[in-house]
This record gives sequence, structure tokens and C-alpha cells, in this order.
Amino acid sequence: MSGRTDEQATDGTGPARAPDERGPIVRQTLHDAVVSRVRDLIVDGTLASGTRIHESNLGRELGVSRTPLREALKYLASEGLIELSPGRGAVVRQFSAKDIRDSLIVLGELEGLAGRLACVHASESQIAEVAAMHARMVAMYEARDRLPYFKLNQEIHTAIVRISGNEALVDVHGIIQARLRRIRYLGHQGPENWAQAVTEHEQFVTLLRARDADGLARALAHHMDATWERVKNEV
Amino acid sequence: MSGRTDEQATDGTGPARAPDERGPIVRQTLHDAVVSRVRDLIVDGTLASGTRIHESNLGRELGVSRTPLREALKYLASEGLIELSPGRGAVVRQFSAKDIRDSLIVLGELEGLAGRLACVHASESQIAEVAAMHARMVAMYEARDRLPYFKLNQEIHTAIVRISGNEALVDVHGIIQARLRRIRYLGHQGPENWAQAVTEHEQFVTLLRARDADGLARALAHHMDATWERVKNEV
DNA sequence: AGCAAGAATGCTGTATGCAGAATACGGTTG
DNA sequence: CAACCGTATTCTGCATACAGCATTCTTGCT
Repeated sequence: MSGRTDEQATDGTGPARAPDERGPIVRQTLHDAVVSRVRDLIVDGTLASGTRIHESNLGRELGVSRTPLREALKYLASEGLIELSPGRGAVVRQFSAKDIRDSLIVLGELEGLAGRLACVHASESQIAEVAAMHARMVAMYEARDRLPYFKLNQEIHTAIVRISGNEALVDVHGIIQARLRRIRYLGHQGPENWAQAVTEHEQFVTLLRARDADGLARALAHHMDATWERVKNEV
Repeated sequence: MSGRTDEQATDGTGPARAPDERGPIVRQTLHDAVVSRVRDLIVDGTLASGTRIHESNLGRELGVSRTPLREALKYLASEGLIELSPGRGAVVRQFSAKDIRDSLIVLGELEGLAGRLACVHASESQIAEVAAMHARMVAMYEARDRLPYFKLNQEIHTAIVRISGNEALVDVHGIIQARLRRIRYLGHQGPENWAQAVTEHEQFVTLLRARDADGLARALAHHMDATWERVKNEV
């Protein structure tokens, strides 16, 4: 499957691509690059919610003409990150508290399904990989290194979904996750319940190792509820 | 929420828009119209899976220049209905049997969630509306009028999701449903288990009326399994 | 005859130009 | 002083133009 061939947006710190990107010479087209770039600008807050996007301005800023930029905006509009009003241009989507709550509910359901499937389909090496990612995440937590922690956190969720082997699930999960990335990014700014989130992640690894499908599904769904509790006061 | 503001694609018989389009003067932009039009062309098979889309040709055929057409293609690529290879243009996405299976699994999960939420949030009038749609659908079934039956069938599913009140759910459901529309359209061509599908829909109304959340969730999830059984030999 | 290299053609990717709508501003009037 | 209307400017929407790459056909060589 894979409707979205571009990488999932990065955290906005480094370049868009993973370092081990090799593959059969994928010529990144300009509008694809712009999609990633603008997505990052939205996630890191440079383009704040509700901001109107002036095509000429942003285009000049990115060193790109209006054409590929407009194409990128259409793509992002389909993802739901921006809204287009005919004749009035593009606006960075505003997510209400209810939008976020709704998204987390759906995400919980999707990851729950992913967890059940992953427990069935995961190879031992895949489980080990997730465990390794988790270990690195814990290290970042102990070093209080927020950005890498945040990235690894997201990657673990994505990995579990990928292990499910269901491409449609990967796709829609990616869409919702992209919409929430900005919010979760903010949610991890505060110090409060950071430890709790790490503990919950700890369980994922344990349950995946035990291939406890229902347990993992419950844990992932619960994680979304807990995430809501952590972020709901900030939106 | 609502990332996708355009209408869900039509059945491919008539023009994309309803004739009574009035509303608060929404100036339909050209690329939006093209999105709907091309989506319909894919669903009704005019643009078969694997077909390469020549921008100039299709543009001339639709009476549109390449610019809005290309913008529409980017949008549809994000939806996952077509694939873009840099330098090589757009191709109508081919869905493998596994893709369809995966999509139905996700759709079952999403509609299951929608059913649970709908049983809680539905107003009596909304339930009556679904029941009325179902009655019309049964009438079309008895008249063996396939196209309206097919449309109403889809609308009922969409209605239940909408009643859930979860906009994120509406969005992702819409994406998966759009991808499957072509397949389901084919699935209802054969006469075999048409009656069975109608019976399953009958249950939806009964369970929704009874506000049996878990029952409706199970019925909707099961409906997707059954749908797979009905279509799996045709893909 | 088969293969390879080069040329030619067609298509995509991007930039620019132009027309029409939306917004902002200033002047006028109640 | 406020509200409204007309004008000017800016921005979007679409079309067209141009450059570069991909593909195919042709031609020369083995």
C-alpha cells in the first residue's frame, strides 16, 4: 500500500531524511521536499495554528516558485494539516481540544489493533529492535534530552504499527500521528508526568515480548487516554 | 475537523455535482472539481488500475490546463488513490488482495469504534434517519436497482460514522472508504450474497435502535469480514 | 541479424504571466 | 464620530512557456 511515500515528518532539528536513506536513487522532487519542509514548519511552531499562508512570501522564503508550493499545499490539505478556502488561500489548521481528543481516541483504537496484530506477526528480531529503541529512549529520558526522546517515542509507536504488517493501518496511523505531532511535541515540554509515560512504554516492550495481544492492545489504548490527561490542560 | 472538504465521490453515473447545488456560495475551485471528477473516473473504471495518467491528455479531455490537474493529482496521491513517481508521472494505484484485506480490517475496526460511539451519542432523529436510509436501500434491493442500492449502502456506513461525532474518525474512515469504493462497487456486481449483506444491514438498525454498543460494534466488524468473503474471489 | 550508442521526441517539473476576486484603505456622508 | 461605499492594491487561480529528464526510434557497428 503506502499512499504516502514521503517520510514521516521529522522533529524539525535536522535534515528531513534518515541517515541510512540509500535505495534506488529516489529523485526527490521539489514539491515533495516542500511538503516535508512545511510540515516541519508547522510541527515546530514556525507556522503557528491559524496562520495564513501567503504563497508568494513563503515561496520566496523557501526559494521556490509558487507552483510546487501550491502543489505541496494541496497535499498537506488532504492530510488535514492545513485548510484551503477558495479564493482565500491556505491557513494552518487549528485543532480544537475536541479535535485532539477525537484524534487520540482513534489513534488508541488503531494502535490497539496494531498491537494485537504485532503480537501475532512480529519476528523476534523486530521485537528486539523495538526493545532497543526503547532502551535508547530511556537513556534519553535519563539524560533529560527531550528532542531525541520525543523522536524515539514516536518511532516506537510507528514501529509497532509497521510490525503489524497492515499497510492500510500504517497509512492512516501516519495521517493521525502527523496531525498530532505538534501537540505531542508540546505535551512533552512540561516535566510533570514524563516518568509515567516512560513506564507505560516499558509495558509495551514487556507485553510485546510476551506476545500478549490483548494486553498490548489495552496498554496502547490506555496510553492514549493517559496522553490526553497529560496534554488536555495545554490546549 | 474535516481535512477533506470535498464531497465524497459520486457513483460515477452522472456529473460530479448534485443538480441542486445551492448553499452558501461555495465557489468550487477548478482543482477541487478535478479531484472529484478523477476520483469518479477511477471508481467507475474509466481509469483502470495501473493506468498511467498523461497530464496533457487527461487535461485536454477534461478541458483543463495542466496546473489545476497536477494539483488535483497531488491531492489524490495523498489520499492514496494514485501513485506519483518523480519524473515519471502518475499511475492509478493497484490494490493487491492483501491491500484490500488490510483495508477492510482497518475499516472494521474504525466502524466498530464508530458504532460504539454512535450508540452513545446518537439522537433519536439521527437513528430514524439511518432507519429511513435503510428502508430506501431495501426498496432498491427488492427492485434489484444496483447503483442506488450501492450508494445508499455506502451512505449508511458513512452516516453511522458521522453520528459517532468523532471528526477524526470521519476523516480516516473517508480515506479508507474512498480507496475501497472501486472494489466494493465491483463486489456488488455479482448476485450471490446480496441478500446476506442486506440482512447484516438490517441488524445495524436494530442494534442502533437498541443502543447496543458492543453488539453494533461486533456486527459492523463482522460485516467487514463478510464483505471480504464476498469480494475476495474477485480481486 | 543483433546490439549498442546517439539522436529525437514527448513528457514531467518548475517558473512566470495574466485575469479576477478579496481585502484594505481612504474618502464621503449621515 | 461612526458607518458605508468606492477605489486601489494584493493575492489567489489558472494558463502558458521553458528546461531537463525519460523513453523510444534510428542508425551504425560487430
